[in-house]
Amino acid sequence: MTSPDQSPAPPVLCIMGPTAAGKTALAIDVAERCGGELISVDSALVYRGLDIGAAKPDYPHHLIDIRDPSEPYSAADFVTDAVRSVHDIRARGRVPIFVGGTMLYYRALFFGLDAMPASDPAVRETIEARACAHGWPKLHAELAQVDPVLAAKLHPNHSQRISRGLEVWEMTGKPLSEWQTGRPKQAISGELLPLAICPYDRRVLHARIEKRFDTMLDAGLVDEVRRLHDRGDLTGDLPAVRAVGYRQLWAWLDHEASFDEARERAIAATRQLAKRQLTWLRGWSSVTWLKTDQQGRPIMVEPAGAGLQVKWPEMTANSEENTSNGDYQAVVDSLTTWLRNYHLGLLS
RNA sequence: GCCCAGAUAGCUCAGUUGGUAGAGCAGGGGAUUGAAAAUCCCCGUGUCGGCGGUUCGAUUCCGUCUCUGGGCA
Repeated sequence: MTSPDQSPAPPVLCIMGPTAAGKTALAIDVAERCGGELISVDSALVYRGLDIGAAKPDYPHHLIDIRDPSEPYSAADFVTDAVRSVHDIRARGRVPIFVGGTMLYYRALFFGLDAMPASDPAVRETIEARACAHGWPKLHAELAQVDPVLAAKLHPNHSQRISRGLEVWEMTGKPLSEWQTGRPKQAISGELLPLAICPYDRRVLHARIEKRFDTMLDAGLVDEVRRLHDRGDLTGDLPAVRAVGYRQLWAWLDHEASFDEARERAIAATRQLAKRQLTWLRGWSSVTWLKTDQQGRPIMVEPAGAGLQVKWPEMTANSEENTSNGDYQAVVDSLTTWLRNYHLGLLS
């Protein structure tokens, strides 16, 4: 919460929300009005070549296109990059704004990560091979021998986290649970202001998701996936290829599903992603929610009076039919004012 | 018009030798410390197409009707 130097660092707006909720448009509008620079919080946008399917924005963002799809990226990499980006943006006298939907990255930002060794592909491979031979419950039992605290928290089928637990033990001889202090430091100086944008009705989100995927197909998503597929060096177990939409179309290119099946599965996977994002968000009590209507216009803020000084329109049939986007502008204006007030308050 | 096969959960289907039914997917909820758009856990009552009949009891057997495939005309 305090910066390394003497003057307190200004707060940073974090625009969160499930996929297809309208985060990017809002972020761009706010950035344009307050001299902001956007920092992407998105595990898929880091990859070059994942454009249409990842809804890569045209507007400049930091931490986009910084990895080849063959290269892994991690939450820890993100924290390092984010800290540097915030520092650079502030040095330019500009306002950093986080925007994106990778909630683990936000978690790492808000609550910090404990010092711990990075993953090792070779170690991971040997663990994977053992799991193939004996099954994950066997490895879970092994983990219980060396790290009972972690094992107790994991289901015997939880492949990925059992793997990580064994990996840390094998690399360091110290249980992962002992690396966790329970009190890591927030990496960013200055208060982080979490704002989540989301349609008030889940069905509206689902409709947006389906429509957006078809728009992606029209925009040439198949060619984009085929380009990655045809490289020949990318495999289905890479994070980039497991991304929603890419994974399902990849299966179609491998003749493991029909095109219609791939499309249905991609849309369903996107809905499921949105659901998981919302589960993260619900768990964070300090989040200010910006609920939107079918047209993506703001209709309410929760909790009321959360710092956004906006005259919210009444939730009536009448206001829903109002086609002007004045309400939206009011939100952008007040978010800008919100940020500015925080800055002035802290600077004075 | 005739013959055959179907009709069961939002979808695809299994099943009940007659005692009112369960999988996968979808959907919902949750977990989440270097793969996170990942990975994992929990959640299954629905006039068993309609109407009659047989039966103590029918989603199951019989009849009939409707609808959907397919075949023959």
